[in-house]
Amino acid sequence: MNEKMISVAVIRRLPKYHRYLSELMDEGVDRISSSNLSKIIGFSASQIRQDLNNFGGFGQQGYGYNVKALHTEIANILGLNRHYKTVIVGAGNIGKALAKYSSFKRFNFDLMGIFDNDSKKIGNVINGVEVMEDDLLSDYIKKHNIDIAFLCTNKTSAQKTADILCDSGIKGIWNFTPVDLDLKEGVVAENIHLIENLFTLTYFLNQESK
Amino acid sequence: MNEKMISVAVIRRLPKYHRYLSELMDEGVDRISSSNLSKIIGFSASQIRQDLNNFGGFGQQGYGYNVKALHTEIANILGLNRHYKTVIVGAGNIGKALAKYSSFKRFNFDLMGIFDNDSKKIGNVINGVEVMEDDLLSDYIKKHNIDIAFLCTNKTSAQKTADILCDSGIKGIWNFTPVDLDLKEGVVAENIHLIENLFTLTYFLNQESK
DNA sequence: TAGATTGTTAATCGATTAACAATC
DNA sequence: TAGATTGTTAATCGATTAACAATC
Repeated sequence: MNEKMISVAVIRRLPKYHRYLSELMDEGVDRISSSNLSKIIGFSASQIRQDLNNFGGFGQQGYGYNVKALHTEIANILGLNRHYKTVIVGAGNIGKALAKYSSFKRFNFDLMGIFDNDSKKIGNVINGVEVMEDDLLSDYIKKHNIDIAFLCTNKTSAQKTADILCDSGIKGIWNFTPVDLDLKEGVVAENIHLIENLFTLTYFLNQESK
Repeated sequence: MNEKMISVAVIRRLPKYHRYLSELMDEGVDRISSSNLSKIIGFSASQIRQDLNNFGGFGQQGYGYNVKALHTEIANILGLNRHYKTVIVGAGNIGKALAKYSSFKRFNFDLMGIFDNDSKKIGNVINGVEVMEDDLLSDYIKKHNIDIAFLCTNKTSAQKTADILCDSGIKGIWNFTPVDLDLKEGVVAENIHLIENLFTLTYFLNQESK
C-alpha cells in the first residue's frame, strides 16, 4: 500500500501548507525559502524541510521552493486534483450550513444529495439540492458512486447511519456527530467534534486567568 | 501560573474522557478500571492512568475509578463548573447553525448576542437572540463581560474582528474562519478549520484505494 | 488475607530540532 | 565562483508504553 508510512502529524500540517502557499500565490510571490515560510506559517524551517522531503525533493539548493509548483505538489498529495461526490446526511442546522457553504464546491466537492428522516423536510431544496428521504440513501450512494458523506445526524442515529454508509460502499465519512464511529475496514473518517474543541478552549481560558 | 505544565496532548483527550464518563453514568455504571475504560475509549490503560495522574490521584488501588466522581473532576478541570457568556460574530451559515445548536446551552454557554455587518440581517431573531450591528460589538462585550466569541465572519474580516474582540476584553475566541489569528497576550483561541480537516480526509481516502 | 488495580518510575518509541555536507 | 539554501543524518526532546511496588 505504501513505501514508508508518513506520520499523521505530518499529514495534518499539509492543508496548512496548501493554504499559505495559495496566499503567497495570490500575493504574486513565486519563490520562498523554508526559513521565510517558517516566519509566516509558524513551523520551524527544519520541520518544513523534513515534512516536504517525506514526499520528494521539491526544493532547490540555494533557491528555495517554487511556490506554484509546491502548491500543486501538495494539492496532489492531498488528493485535490480530482472531484469528490458528496452527500449530506441530516438536514439539521449543521447539515444545512454545510450545504450552503460555498468553499466545498470551489475545491471540487460536488454535493449530490441531502438526506433526512424528517418527512417535513423531504422535498425542500437547499442550495439547489433536494432533501430526500433516508430510505433512499443506500441506493443513492451505490448508484451515484458517492465518495464522501457529511454525517450530521443526531447522536442516536450516528452509528447506524454510518453502518448503512459503509455497507453502501462509501469511501469516507466526515463526522460532525459527537460519536466515535466504528467503521468497516477501508472506510476512513475525520471528526469535527465541536463540543470537545470548545471544552479545550474553556480549559485554556481558565488557565490564563490563573 | 501553574505548578507543572501539562501537555496539550493530554488536555485534548480530556473532553473525550468527559464524554465517555457521561455515557457510563447514563448506563448506570458507577465504577470503572483503567483497563475497562481503555476498551471503550481506545486509549491504553497506561495512558489513561498517566493522564489522570497529571491532575491528582482520582482512583483507588484494587477498585478503579468512581465514574461520577471522575466525571466531576474532569468537568472541573475543563472549567465546565461555570457559565460562559458568548456572542456569535457573523450571522452567515455557520453562525446561524451555531446559534441554533442546543448543546451549548446545556453546557452553560449562554448566547448573549449575534453580530453582523450586513444591514439586511440586523434585527433578525435567531433562536431568540437578536442580530445586532457590528459597530455595537465592542461596547457590548465590555458592558456584558462576554467571555467567548464564536468567530464566523468571512476570511477578510477575521483578523480585524479578532483585534476588536481582543481590545474589548474577550477571554477566548472560537475560530471558524480559515485564518490563523494573531491575538493579544492572554486571549486564547481554538480553531475549527473545516477545510483543513476535509483535506486530511481526502488524503487518507486516497491512501486507502492504493 | 488474596486479588485487583492504581500511582509512578523506567524504558521505549516517535517526532522535532540542530547541524552540516551537498549542490544549485 | 561565492552565497544561499536544500536534503538528510544525528541529537534532542517529549510522549507513550511497560513494569511493578504500593495499597485498597
